[in-house]
Amino acid sequence: MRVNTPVDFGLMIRQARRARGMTQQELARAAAVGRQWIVAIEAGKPRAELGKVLQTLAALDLSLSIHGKGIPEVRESEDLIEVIDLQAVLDAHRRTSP
Amino acid sequence: MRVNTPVDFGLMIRQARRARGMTQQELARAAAVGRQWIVAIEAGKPRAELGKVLQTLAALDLSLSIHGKGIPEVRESEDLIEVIDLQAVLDAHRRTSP
DNA sequence: ATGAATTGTCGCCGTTCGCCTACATTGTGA
DNA sequence: TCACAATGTAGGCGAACGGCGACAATTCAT
Repeated sequence: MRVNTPVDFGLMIRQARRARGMTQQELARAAAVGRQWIVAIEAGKPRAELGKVLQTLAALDLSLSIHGKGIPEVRESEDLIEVIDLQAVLDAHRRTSP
Repeated sequence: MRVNTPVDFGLMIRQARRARGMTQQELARAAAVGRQWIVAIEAGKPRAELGKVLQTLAALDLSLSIHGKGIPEVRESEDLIEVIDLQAVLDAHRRTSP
């Protein structure tokens, strides 16, 4: 769903929190913010700091996407899982600390 | 593209601004913020205020979407245009101020 | 209806914001 | 190379932030 205003963020956060059966207190702990801050953001506080908003979305397992001219659909490295050659790593380890 | 951190916001804003051939000063004016604020947000300032971030995205014609359990794909009222009965409005106007 | 849990509000306090002016640095075109 | 625009940085200022504790108000189950 599109979010254009701080109020939208508040509505989405509250909705997701309730969908997970969480209390404001629990969400606050999970997001490492004060409980009153949750109250404020759910009410649509426009001057809330960006970092805490993102922490809160992460605590709710929500993800944000940005769209528009000049923005690629996916990041080059997005959702990529590093491939590790375990055998080589183990070999190297045995060589350096036998 | 997914945005998880303030740094991501900075990168996206800078990229979109350049794609539009705008200067920081121009973007600052369009978003109604100070030029140094643009410098800061493009550098990934984590405590930037949410409202100004959204203003800036709007000034760049960028849109944000939120996804996750408990969040509907689209808002019920999203992108709906109010239908107005012009004839009725004009009739009422003529009746009250002939 | 009543008691507990949840949510909302208030004030205090140290910290940080964002704007401004001015200056340093980097980049760009002639 | 040189001048000028664009970008980054520093300090000062008033204002707002966010955490905390304490207290209302509301919601909810029994």
